[in-house]
Amino acid sequence: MPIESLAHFIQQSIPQIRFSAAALDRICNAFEQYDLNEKEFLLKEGKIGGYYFLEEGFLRNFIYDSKGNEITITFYKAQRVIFDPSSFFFSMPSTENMQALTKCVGYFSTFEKLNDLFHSTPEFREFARAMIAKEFVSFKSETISKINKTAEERYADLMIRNKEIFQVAQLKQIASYLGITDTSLSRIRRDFSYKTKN
Amino acid sequence: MPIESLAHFIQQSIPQIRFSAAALDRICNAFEQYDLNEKEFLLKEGKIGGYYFLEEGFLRNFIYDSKGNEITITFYKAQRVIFDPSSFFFSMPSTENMQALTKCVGYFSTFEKLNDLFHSTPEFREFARAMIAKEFVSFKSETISKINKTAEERYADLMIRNKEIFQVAQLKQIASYLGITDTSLSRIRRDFSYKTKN
DNA sequence: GTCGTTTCTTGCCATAAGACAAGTTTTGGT
DNA sequence: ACCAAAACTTGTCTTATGGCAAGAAACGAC
Repeated sequence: MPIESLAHFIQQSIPQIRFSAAALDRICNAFEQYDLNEKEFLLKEGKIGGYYFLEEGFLRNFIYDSKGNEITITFYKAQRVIFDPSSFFFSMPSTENMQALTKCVGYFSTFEKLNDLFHSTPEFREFARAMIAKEFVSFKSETISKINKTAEERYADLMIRNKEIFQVAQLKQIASYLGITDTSLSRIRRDFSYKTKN
Repeated sequence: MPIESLAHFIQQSIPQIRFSAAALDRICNAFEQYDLNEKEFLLKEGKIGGYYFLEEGFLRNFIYDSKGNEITITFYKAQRVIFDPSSFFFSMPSTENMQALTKCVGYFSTFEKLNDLFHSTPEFREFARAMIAKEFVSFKSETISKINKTAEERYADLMIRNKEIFQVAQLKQIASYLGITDTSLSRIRRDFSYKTKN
């Protein structure tokens, strides 16, 4: 039997295409379940990354800068795929860390298995292409949307886009995502709540 | 006959796979030539973007920020593919402008044609996937490499990575790429040449 | 070759955000 | 429930970069 939530996610990502039950089955069978407790890693720097579907929970993707500080690159929430393209597609040791912010459950697969599907199953090709394109587009637009904005504007944007993150991530993790120090974020948050109050 | 430089570029991008002459031929036949004079546009905001191979020349990709300033997102030099993923893959009006910095020549194709190849030609699938993954990876690593760097460091990085750009792009175009004003870039360049001299 | 326009440089002052350090609050382990 | 460690807040001072404006240099059309 296919993994219901994964099958549903895949089908609903490209509604223009009707997946045959057989194709969905083949795709889901390439995946296995994983679960993580808070602070556990889905992927650690130096390892070869897989392809992950996050069914439930929150994760963050971070790297270390030249001074050894953790820099959050992206926050992930449920119902999406997660992969480090450089590591997954080119089998290179990842430079990224994917760490659970909360308990997480989902499904994962490997390049080998998915590459077979990519060549054998037209529906999966469409799905896979849609996913990488979507990831690329959203990373790009997130990056672009931060340009020429003050820290306060970037903070406000994140509040709108992903309020839940403030419940599950630490100040420092969010600050590094916004490109500021935790000190500055603390001040911004204070000034912001003054404004919002009255 | 296949377009030599394009065929060569495609083959050499994924040396692990030997392209059959027939496959290369089919791929190249999906492309047509374009050429641009300085300042002409390969793609304008609002249009649906294609898939472009840049054989010779320099281009830049820019958007307008909320105040109407041009912000350079990427500089392109010869021997690479160019596409706006959101527009090309999802047939959406592009939000980006691709403008020639010098005379340019290359080849272009459409989603329709390449999508057919994507499903019919395993070698092209590999190529197409490699290209989008590579673009994604390089955009991501460029973005990440700018984090926690001073404007001067970002300038120095660009000098190393793409010195030719300083010959073909304007100060303001480079400044917006570096995330600073043309005024600041002018000063950085001055201070930098002092340092380098002695 | 000249003139007007665009691009680049420089000076002066303003400001957003960082660095560092001292406090306060929250959290988690026993 | 208590204590230590971690997370967060706040104050003071510094600094990188921006804004604006004036001048210099380069470019392009005639």
